[in-house]
Amino acid sequence: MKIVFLGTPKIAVSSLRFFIEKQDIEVLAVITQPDRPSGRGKKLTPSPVKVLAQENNLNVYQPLSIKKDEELINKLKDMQPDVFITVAFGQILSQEVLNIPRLGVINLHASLLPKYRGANPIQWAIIKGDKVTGVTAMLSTIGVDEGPMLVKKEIKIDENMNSEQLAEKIAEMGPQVLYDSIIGLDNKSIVPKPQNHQEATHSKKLKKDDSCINWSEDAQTIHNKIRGMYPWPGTYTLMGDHQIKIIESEVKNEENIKKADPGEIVDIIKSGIEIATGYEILVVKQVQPPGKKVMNAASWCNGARVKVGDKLQ
RNA sequence: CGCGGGGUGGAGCAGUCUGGUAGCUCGUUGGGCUCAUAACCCAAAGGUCGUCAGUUCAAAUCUGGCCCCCGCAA
Repeated sequence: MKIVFLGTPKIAVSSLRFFIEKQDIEVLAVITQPDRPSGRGKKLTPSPVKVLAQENNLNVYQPLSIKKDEELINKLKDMQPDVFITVAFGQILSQEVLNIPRLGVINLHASLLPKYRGANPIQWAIIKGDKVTGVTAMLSTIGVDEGPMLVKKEIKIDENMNSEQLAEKIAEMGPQVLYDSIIGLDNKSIVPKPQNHQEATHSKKLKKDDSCINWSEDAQTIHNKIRGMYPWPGTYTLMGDHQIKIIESEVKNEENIKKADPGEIVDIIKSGIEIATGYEILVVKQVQPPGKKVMNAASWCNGARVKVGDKLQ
């Protein structure tokens, strides 16, 4: 089976590694986003997928837009691939590209389609407070995430799980789901099943603008936001002029008896600081002030002279 | 050369401008109080101030080099 792998971020790496190691799969080429300036000092940084591909001496292509890169499209046609695999590639394919491989393009999407089509499906599942999400392997069509489904697999979301942890689990189960769909599609044991478009939901790309905590929401909603947006774009609250990143939290199922205002610190204990919200108490366990490392919330209070009764905005 | 913060007992910080006794909030250990405690009271231990060199009678503090950590932005 000859494949071309299209992917960019870390979550795609485990799938590429799986295919490289799998004997009956041959990776003809890897396509990923161009290197981008990133990090301190705006150094040009290759994508995680590119790094792995180069370590294994694979052909790497980094088109600005794969739709418009005639030369690359012709090369791909010449390779006569059986199938394309896309995992968080980050570019939209054209019909011409979709037509290149014999079996079509299989995309791995980190949600139970048709739920959370679009960007950041893992994060949104947590932010919305879902107890279960999953991955779906589907045949790509022109409409984004609208194609017929091949294999779907569920995964439980634990109470305090954050997006990083969930993404890791999803990255682990991705390869097998993809492999099963390739084989199943090839030997026709799997019949592509159209999505129910009536039930489709669409998730927006998360932005930094969304990362400020609104303490008048209820504790559970805030907690879901904190763990869903970790590690990116993260959430923060204001203490005076300082943006304090919130790393980890926990809901305390206890009503706000003292009738403290939302954002007010009602208690400081070893495991964290208890903060009043619109409903119930949120325990913030780990924070990160600007320029500092992640630290226990209680430690932060010690050093920054934060006291019970202080208010976060 | 994108902008910026930081490295001080186990943790988080102050002290650095204006050199001269190692400070604060916790934690730890011992003792006390208590029916009891993660609460309270008393006491103790624990630091070559990131590193190398320079200036000085004297450097956490001033000067120069190096190492390491992090926030913003992308």
